[in-house]
Amino acid sequence: MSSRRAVRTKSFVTAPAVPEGADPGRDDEAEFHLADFLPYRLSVTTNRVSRAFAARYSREFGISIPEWRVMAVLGETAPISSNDVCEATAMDKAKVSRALAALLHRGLVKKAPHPDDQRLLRLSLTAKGRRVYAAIVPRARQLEADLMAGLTDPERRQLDRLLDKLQARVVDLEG
Amino acid sequence: MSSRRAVRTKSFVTAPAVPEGADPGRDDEAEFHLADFLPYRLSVTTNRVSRAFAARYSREFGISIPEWRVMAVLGETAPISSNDVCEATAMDKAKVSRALAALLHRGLVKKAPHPDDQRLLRLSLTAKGRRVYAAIVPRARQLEADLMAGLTDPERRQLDRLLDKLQARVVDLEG
DNA sequence: AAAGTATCGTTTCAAACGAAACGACTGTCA
DNA sequence: TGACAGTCGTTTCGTTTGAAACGATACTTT
Repeated sequence: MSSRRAVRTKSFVTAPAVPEGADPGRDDEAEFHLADFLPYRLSVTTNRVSRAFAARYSREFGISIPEWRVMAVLGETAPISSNDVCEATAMDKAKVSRALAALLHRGLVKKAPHPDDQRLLRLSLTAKGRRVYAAIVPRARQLEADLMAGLTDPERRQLDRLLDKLQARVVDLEG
Repeated sequence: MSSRRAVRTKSFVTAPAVPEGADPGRDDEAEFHLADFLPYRLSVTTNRVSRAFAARYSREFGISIPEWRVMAVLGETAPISSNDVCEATAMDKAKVSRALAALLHRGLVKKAPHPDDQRLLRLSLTAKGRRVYAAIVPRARQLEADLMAGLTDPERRQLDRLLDKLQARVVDLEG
């Protein structure tokens, strides 16, 4: 349950076993190990997942993750406003605006003014966008399945639950 | 187990219940819900955690997360090279170099040339750096505890295990 | 109806990022 | 020894990021 770092690639061993400032006599405080620190582990794992997925989306569909997220929500529900997209994708409005600009440019998404409120957009996928969406969804599911391949079904449900709980806590922490 | 999004703040309801292109007759493919997509959920939760922690570190210690990571490993083990810091923090060398520049500037870290290999640095915390480190570590532990407050002990161990498994899978996926 | 306030989506700006180029140094091999 | 390839850490370059400013539209209050 202590040091998680087992592998040591090559690299000169410049370090003694004990930190400089440590006092070997008194061991009152347990040492801190970044490798066991949950926020760190969460961040490293997640960033690797994101990079791996981004690389696939980019290579196979020429699309970024923000763009994919926008298409995903427009595939679920349309037409909706940019603000709705923000909520559904957990991205800020600048990011959404930029993703939309790219998708509009590529003809995957169309926008129209909202008849009752000229501030709002009515965003939806084009026919072409729906075709691309139909191609990406199964691929995304496949990648997710690959990622989860090492987990049993109960483990997946558990992971889901744990993320929910963390999510709930962090909302508090933010405030 | 379906739609995770329960709250709907205000926002005009511009959307019909069913996507534009859907064919209500044939329901052969299950709909895709971004909110249930694990990579998405992982990313959103983790980014929130990171932002919350970054805000605390910044406010309370005037330090960024990359800087905190560097200090954390130098507090564990010193002196080590910049490359070793890269490995231990999972950051690329440019990021480490910039974090080090800031820490050196603030006098929290010192660097010396390695006697046997002039390419390497011997990095370690200064006395001041050790004092700051000693102050941050308990705070970081506290924040971690706050984050995990909703989880039981077995749940924490489980989360740890699940992250390990994901980590192992994604290393494959990257290659 | 005029003035003041709030919301929507875009754009601007400075900071942070990763990839790649780079100079400095080391090890290898002829 | 001298060329060559490899490694280390910094810097440069173009991109991406979020915060804030912005113009446009809608709502509220008098």
